[in-house]
Amino acid sequence: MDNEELKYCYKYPHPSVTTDCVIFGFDGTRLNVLLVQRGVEPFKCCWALPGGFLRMDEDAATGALRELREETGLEGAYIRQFHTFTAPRRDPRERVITIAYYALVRMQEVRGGDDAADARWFPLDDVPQLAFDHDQILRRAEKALREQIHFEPVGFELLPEKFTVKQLQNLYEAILSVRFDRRNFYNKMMHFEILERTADRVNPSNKKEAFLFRFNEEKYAELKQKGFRLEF
Amino acid sequence: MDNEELKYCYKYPHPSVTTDCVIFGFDGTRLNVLLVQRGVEPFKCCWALPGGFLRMDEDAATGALRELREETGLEGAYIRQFHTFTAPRRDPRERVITIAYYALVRMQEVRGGDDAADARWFPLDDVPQLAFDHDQILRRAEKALREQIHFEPVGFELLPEKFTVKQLQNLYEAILSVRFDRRNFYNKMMHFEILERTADRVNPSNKKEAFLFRFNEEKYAELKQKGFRLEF
DNA sequence: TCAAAAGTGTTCGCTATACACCCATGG
DNA sequence: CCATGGGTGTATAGCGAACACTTTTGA
Repeated sequence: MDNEELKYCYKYPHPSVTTDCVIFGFDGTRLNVLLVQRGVEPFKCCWALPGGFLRMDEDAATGALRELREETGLEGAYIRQFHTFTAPRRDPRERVITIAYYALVRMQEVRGGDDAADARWFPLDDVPQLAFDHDQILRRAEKALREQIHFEPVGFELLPEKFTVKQLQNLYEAILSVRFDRRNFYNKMMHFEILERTADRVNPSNKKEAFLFRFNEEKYAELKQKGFRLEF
Repeated sequence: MDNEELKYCYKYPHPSVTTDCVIFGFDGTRLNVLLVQRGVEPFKCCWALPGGFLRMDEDAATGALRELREETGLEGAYIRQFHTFTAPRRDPRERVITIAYYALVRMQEVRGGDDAADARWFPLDDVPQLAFDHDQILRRAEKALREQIHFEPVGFELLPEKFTVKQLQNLYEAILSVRFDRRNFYNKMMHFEILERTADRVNPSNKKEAFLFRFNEEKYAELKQKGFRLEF
């Protein structure tokens, strides 16, 4: 390395700081995660979470959103910081601290997610070997999402604007790894009154047409005010 | 500053990384937090959360435990990472990233917590002005603790080994800012069977003697296995 | 006309809540 | 003997899990 280039000097050693992003998407049945293939050593050609170094003038959330935009073309997606990874030797080159976020995006709106050579969606139960400690980061992101969904209706970030109750149920089942009775789930959602029925219908399989619903944020905010919690 | 001392050089600027610790204690009625008075500028004499720079050979949890030990003398207390603070100008001197933990300790066991000149317990609703963005860190720690207590029986870390049901109720009420019916809380706890009654009794006020209980971890682990969750 | 999926309603058991009651203790 | 707080029991309402029934559509 060229010594001329090492112009940032400190009295004590400083770690590098990166933001990595676990980007979740939902295909109607399963949860997916967007991975990129590394082009350089170490772990060259290995799949990894998108991420990069934090710039000195941006906070971590801004950095995560920047990474997300670069990878998916999406602006202002829902992101949430869930853990910071600090094991001293997690990167073989140097000490790296990684502030990890997860992002909830609509797969349909992601550009280049499946045609770009270096980025691909993987179902959560079929993820390849990952670089560094990214498998741990991914598992922890799943756990954090599972816990968050007990307090906030984040699932809607993963669905298109209009969706069927069946799709919503599939999503909750995928995140929580449980099964609900179709009719009880339907009734419960109707009872909450946080879904707004649109005039549109859709025919997902070739059977009876299903109504499309929209998430009613105002109604939810109102209920939340009164101490309501979305439980599962 | 002496240039000779600046021997750690990098191609790109690196932030400093610290771990700060929100140390919670419970006095039987209210939640308290342990603060230290700063001896140096900036914010000299201001109260602040204990913390310090992360060493290059330790991970963040180890660093937080080290800070905790230095401040309270406690070994192996319960700690949990809850957020990393990254605003570019949160420290006026240089860019500092702070990985924040909260710790749950028994106030009785803390050495130097109230006689040391530079460290003191403050009730959560009577905290003085804090240095840097430590008020935000504190508020966020409270929120994280509130949410965690829905999933794990962390409250017991704050109580002495033996405690009355009344004390346990006070703790839950303090953390969640709610009121429970005394008798329902008692029945519910007895029904869970995660409290083990000891032979000892105590006379907190000068009225009837109350049984002392102990948290039964085995029983809890067993119930948790079966999908049980401690709800409030 | 049959299978599959959507939408609606009903029953039953559990649990959270509200609250009554007795006991022990100190003043 | 009375006020205060601890320990136990009970009734009721509401919610969740299980499940029956009807409707719509494509093959």
